[in-house]
Amino acid sequence: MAKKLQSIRGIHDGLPEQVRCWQHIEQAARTIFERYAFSEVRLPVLEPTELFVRSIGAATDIVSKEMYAFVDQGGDHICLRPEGTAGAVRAYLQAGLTRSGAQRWYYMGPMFRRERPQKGRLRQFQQIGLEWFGVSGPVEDVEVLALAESFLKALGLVDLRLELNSLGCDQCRPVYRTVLVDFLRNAADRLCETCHERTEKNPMRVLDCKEERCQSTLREAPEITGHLCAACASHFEQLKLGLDALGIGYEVNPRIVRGLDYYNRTAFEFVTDRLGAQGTVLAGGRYDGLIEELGGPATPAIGFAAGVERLAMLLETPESPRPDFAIVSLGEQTLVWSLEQADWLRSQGFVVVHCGGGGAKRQFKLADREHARFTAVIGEEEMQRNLITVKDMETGEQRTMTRQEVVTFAHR
RNA sequence: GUGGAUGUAGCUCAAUGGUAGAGCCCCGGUUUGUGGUACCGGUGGUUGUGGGUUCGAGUCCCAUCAUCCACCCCA
Repeated sequence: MAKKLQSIRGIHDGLPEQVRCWQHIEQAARTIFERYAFSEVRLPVLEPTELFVRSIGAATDIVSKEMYAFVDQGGDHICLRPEGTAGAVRAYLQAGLTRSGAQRWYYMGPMFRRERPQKGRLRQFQQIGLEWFGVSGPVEDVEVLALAESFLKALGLVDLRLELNSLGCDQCRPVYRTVLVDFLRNAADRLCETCHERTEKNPMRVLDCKEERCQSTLREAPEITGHLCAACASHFEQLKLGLDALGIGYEVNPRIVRGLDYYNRTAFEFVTDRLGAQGTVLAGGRYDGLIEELGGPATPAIGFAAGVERLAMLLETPESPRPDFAIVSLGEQTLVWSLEQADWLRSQGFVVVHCGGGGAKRQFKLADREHARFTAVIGEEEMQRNLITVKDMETGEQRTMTRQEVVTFAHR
């Protein structure tokens, strides 16, 4: 079948079954986040291209080749947001909230990256993001992790792994970087081609290499956690103490590197191995330099983003809602009255579908397919006597009763 | 951006280069107000699209698009 009109590659529709699952996830996020006193914000999908160049970093893949960026009719350079943090910071600054104390925000919505689609990766995908401005941690870092964990737990996801790292700060990261690059250059003959490139471009990424050969060499590589400055080391220690106290399990993984330039200190990922190559389901960290970078006062902050579609893949799709009543109307005379009864039952709080009249057999078939709990059979006899015949679709029993009886009968 | 696999009915899939089929779903029927089972019948396809080879292409070749998976990268 030739589909002449198709959605854009990697951009998929959310059909009812899918959306039910998303709503379940969003519902859990709202409940848990608000329990930590975070407030929802709704931010633009279109932003000035410049925003992401200055925040995420011009050299990152996201900015250099994955952004949907274009010039609009007025000559403005705009793009579809590839992530949420930069826009949130922009909004925070634009609203002049830098002197209003810490801000606790969360949001959910679509993000866009023009990548090659694969499992767990789409060009338009949804993130649930959370940002906490004006707090330096480590107490808040612990709380963010605790919040993230209870969110995932609320979804029934208990088999996720929390990987934790510290990326250091302006003081210690450059020092570590030179140590690492030295090591990598010395070991260059035992590393693969892409590792050579990454040594120059983004040395911490080398540690992530999937080549067996490289990994055995990299076992001796210096780790960031051994090169943190006193302040970062203490921050990291207190974070771990807090997690231990709350009974939150984690593994320190010195290899995790957040993809975007603005991260420092605490970095974390909740990972599953049930999702193929895209196992990261929720990830984030601290970005103490970003707000200043975008023109605000030096303000520490921490946040994370969760991939809704990835979470959805780990969950059972919830059952479709079952109507309480399917209205079966028999005989043309009863049609109007049956519509009134449908309306009335809805006003009593029931979910009601009308089977549209016509043959009895057809209507019962419809009622069956909708998985209605009851059918309300309305024929001339019922209409005359102001009664409704209610059939229990599971047991097959049916009884004629007054309209008030129907309500109490169905409500038990 | 690179590599591999796959595109036939709404869905899942058949069809030694020789007239495109099945199951499920959907619609209708098996005596006039009763579903889920059974039986009968029916709708439904320019074989993803465009070229090429051939007397003849769903089948072979090329291109293109899409999906899936992996790399890169990331939620």
